Amino acid sequence: MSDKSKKLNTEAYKGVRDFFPADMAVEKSIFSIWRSVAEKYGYEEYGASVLEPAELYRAKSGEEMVNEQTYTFIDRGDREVTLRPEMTPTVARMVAAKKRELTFPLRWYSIPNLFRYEQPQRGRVREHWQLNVDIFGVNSINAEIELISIAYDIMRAYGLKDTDFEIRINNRKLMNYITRDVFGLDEATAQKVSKLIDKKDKMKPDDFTVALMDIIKPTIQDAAKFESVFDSFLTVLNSKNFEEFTSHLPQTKEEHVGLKEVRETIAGLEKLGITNVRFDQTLMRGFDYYTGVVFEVFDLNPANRRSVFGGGRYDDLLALFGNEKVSGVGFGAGDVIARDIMETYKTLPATSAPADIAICVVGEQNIAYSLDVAQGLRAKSTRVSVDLSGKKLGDQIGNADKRGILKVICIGDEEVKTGKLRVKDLKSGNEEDIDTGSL
RNA sequence: GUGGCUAUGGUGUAAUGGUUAGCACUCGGCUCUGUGAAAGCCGCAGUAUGGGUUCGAAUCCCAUUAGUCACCCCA
Repeated sequence: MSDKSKKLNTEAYKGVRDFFPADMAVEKSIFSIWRSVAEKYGYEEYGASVLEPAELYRAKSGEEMVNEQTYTFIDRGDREVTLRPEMTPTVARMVAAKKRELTFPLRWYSIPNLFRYEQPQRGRVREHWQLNVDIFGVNSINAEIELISIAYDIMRAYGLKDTDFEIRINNRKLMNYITRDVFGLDEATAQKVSKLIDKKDKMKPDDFTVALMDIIKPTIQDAAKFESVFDSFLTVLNSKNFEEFTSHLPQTKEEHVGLKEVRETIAGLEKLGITNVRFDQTLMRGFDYYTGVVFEVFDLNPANRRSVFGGGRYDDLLALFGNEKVSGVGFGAGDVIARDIMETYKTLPATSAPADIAICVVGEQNIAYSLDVAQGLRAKSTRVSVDLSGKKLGDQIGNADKRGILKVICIGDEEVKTGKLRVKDLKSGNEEDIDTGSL
C-alpha cells in the first residue's frame, strides 16, 4: 500500500533548474557561443571550485550581503564556507596567487555556476551560469574597447542585429567627480545619490526629483545655495546625450579624465564598426569595486528589459590580497537572459538527433553482430545507437524516427548470414547497399 | 525577508458546493512477430501537501510547498 506522504518530490530545489536533454542542448549552444567568441580574442579558460571561504566576500561586500544573499554554512572543520555568488573575487584571488609567474596582459575567461540566496522569479534564479571575461594588466581604455567588442560579438552571435540592442557606458570617475567635486556632496550622501540614480529609469521623473531632494537637502543649510545646486544637478542627470552632459560641467583647460575615457572608448568602438554605444550618466552598476568605465548591454526588445551583460574596470581589487596594483577590466553575461533573448528572437539552433544511424535488431541472437557493426561505424566517427529494446522492427524504426535519427540499418538473421547491409534513409524511404568490408 | 496572484493525469485544458472529475496531445499495448510516418481500438495516469467548514469540497477557509509579479537586494 502506497503512502503518499513518503513519496519524494520530483521537483528541483527551489530556484534551481534541471537540464533535461532538450534544455541542455540549448545550454550547450549558449556555452559554445561564449567559448568560441572568447577564444577568438585569445582568452584562456580557467575554472575553480564553487566553494570559497566566506571572508573572500566579506572583505568587499560587507556582512549583510554575505549573511542574507549567499549560501553560507559552517563545514565540519568549523570553517565558514560560501557557495560563490560571483566569479570576480575568485579570479582576483587566483591572479594574485600567481602574479609573479603570469605573463601580463592576462586574458582569461570562465563559465562558472554562481549561487545567490534570493527570492526567485522570472529571469532570476538561485543558481545560474555566467560567462566571465577579464583582462588584467592593461591600463589604457584599449582594454575596455576589447571587452566591449567581445560583448558585441556575442550579442551578434545570439542572433541580434545592431538595432536590436544597445551598449550603455558610463564612468565611475565621472560620477565621483560630479557628486564630490562639482556639487560638493559628502561621501555618504554621494553614496545614497548613486543608489538612487541607479533606479532612475524605474521611477517616475517626479518621484525621482522628490527622492533626490530628500537626500540632498539636509546636507546644505543655505536655502538659496541648495536651490541652485539641486537644479543644476538635476539638469546634469537629465542630459539627453554626451554633448549635453559635457556642456553642463564646468569648463577647465584640461578635459576631465572620466570624460576623456568615455569619449575615447566610444570613438574606439566606432572605428571597429560598433556604433550602437550610448553614454548613460545614470548607469551605476552595483559593485563597489569598479573604478573606471562601467558598461551594460541591453536588449531593446521590451520583453527583455534586463541587462544582458554588465562589467567595468576594477583597478584596486587585487590589492585585497596584498599585491601591488594590477588593473582589471571584466564583464559577466548570464545564461538565463541569453536563453530568454534567443527565445525572443527565435535564434535557438534546432535540436540535433542523438545519433546519425540507428541499428534496429531483429532477434536477440543478432545483437552481438549488431554491436560489432556499430563499433566499425563508430571507429569512423559516426554516431551510432543500437536498439536494444527487442521490440518489433516497425516500432524500432518508428522510435528512431521519433528521435530524429535520419538513417537506420536493420540487422536480422538474413544480414548476419550474408553480411550484406542496407542503410535506409528515413526521409526519402530509399534503401542503399553498403559494403561491410569497408566498415 | 515582505506583500499580491496562481496551482486539476507527463503536457495543455474542462467541470453553478451535489453523478464514476471530461476532452486533446503524449506514453504503453493491439489491429500489424522483417520495414516507420496514416487510421482505428484498448489501456496507464490527475484535483500540489496538510488541516478545517459542510450531509456533501477540485470548488469555501487556514497553513505549507512551488511558480509568478512587485518590493528588498542586485553579484
